[in-house]
Amino acid sequence: MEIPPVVIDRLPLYTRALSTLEEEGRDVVSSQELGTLLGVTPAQIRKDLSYFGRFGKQGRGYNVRKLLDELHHILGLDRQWRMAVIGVGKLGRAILGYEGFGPQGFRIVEAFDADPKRIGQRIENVTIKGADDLEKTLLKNPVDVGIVAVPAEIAQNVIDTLVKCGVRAILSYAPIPARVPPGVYLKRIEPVLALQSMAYYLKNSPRSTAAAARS
Amino acid sequence: MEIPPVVIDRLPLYTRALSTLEEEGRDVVSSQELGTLLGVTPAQIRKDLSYFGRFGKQGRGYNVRKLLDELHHILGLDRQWRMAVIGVGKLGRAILGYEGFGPQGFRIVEAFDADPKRIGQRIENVTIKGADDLEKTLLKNPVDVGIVAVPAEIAQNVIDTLVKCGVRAILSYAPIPARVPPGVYLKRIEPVLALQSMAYYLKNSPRSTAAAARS
DNA sequence: GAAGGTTTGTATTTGTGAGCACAAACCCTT
DNA sequence: AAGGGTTTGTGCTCACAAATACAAACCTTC
Repeated sequence: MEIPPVVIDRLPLYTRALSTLEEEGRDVVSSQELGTLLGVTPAQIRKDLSYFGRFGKQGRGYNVRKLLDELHHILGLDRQWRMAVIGVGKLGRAILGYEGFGPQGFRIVEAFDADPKRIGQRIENVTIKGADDLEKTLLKNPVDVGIVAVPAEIAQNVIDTLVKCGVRAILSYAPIPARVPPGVYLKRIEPVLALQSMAYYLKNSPRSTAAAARS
Repeated sequence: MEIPPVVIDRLPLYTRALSTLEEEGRDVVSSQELGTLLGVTPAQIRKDLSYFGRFGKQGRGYNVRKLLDELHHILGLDRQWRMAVIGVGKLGRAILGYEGFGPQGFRIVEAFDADPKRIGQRIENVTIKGADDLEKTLLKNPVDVGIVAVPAEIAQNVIDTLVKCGVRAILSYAPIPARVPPGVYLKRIEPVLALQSMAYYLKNSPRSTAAAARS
């Protein structure tokens, strides 16, 4: 059975809400409540989950702990993922310093930059290596995810190199519509595009129109 | 006529590709070529554009300069947008230092933080003000966009305040499913969710399956 | 242990966006 | 001036995801 990508994209949302509920000590939650929490219809949640099995109990709801474990297993969040950052400018450094990755099992273990002045520097327990060492290093010590934080002009080049080194998941902060071969997964972080599409609504809604932008 | 949000989300992609083409000195481009450049079908592009008018010439294509101007006008990119950053930690500073906003007409004119040690500091030509001054400042000098870079726990609070101050577009970097009233537009930047959904594919594709993740 | 009140899982309907295909329009060459 | 070769704009079809609705299952209370 083939699972729609939109469904996969929603699962992490569910895990996050469930984590919060667990910290609050909640044992059970209904699709109704989870839906209100996330701004999603209860049916949507039930249908998404039903792709993977039957995790709830009628008349009761879902066991928070159990469903969280199931989702972690389904998404592959029950292990550590190794990541490399390419480009250690302002953005790259912010990524290296971000505390949100580690607790979710995503660890940055390598960092690369082309600027000789940066090579050898140690930031957040990672030593910056030269761009020349990228291939050699990744072929010897593979990573699961590449984080691209280089200027647009060289981003496609870097991505191609990563793919050549067997990296199958790429998170790109570069403002280009990069292409990757089938079997390689690419997600883009594009704040400028987000702003530009919101500008449309700012411009065209007369200060109080009932219409919600997708988030 | 109501235009689908997905269409609005694609328009900025088109403008970016057109900008590149213009810099290269290109006069005319076909939907075919634009599509190959962006990884979108030509029909998609033509249909999207047709929501707003008829900008092309049969047998020839689109005039790059003219289409770019039209899209800029449609999206509201032919003016300056004022933005405020809330939260000036590592992430907030990276946002303040990002050079990608300015050239697109998005200017950061205010920055706020709750930490007394940061208040008064001047970063990238913006003086950091205290969280207490947020409401007063924004009510006197409104901004168009609020950029939320505060910890998850207080993010909803900050967003509510922004809304109260009349901010109608919010770019949130906080990892929470924030809710906003109708007429307010919210986009979230969520690198962790992106990683988590890619983890699913990493785990479930046997190193070379022909399937592409949405980007 | 029966009854009432929930909530799940899913079959079915509904709505919407993407792809297809073609007529109309345009350019260029001869 | 005519014809061949492109490319646009759009009606139509198809596919798919979201919402609806309901039977089956479960808990709790009396």
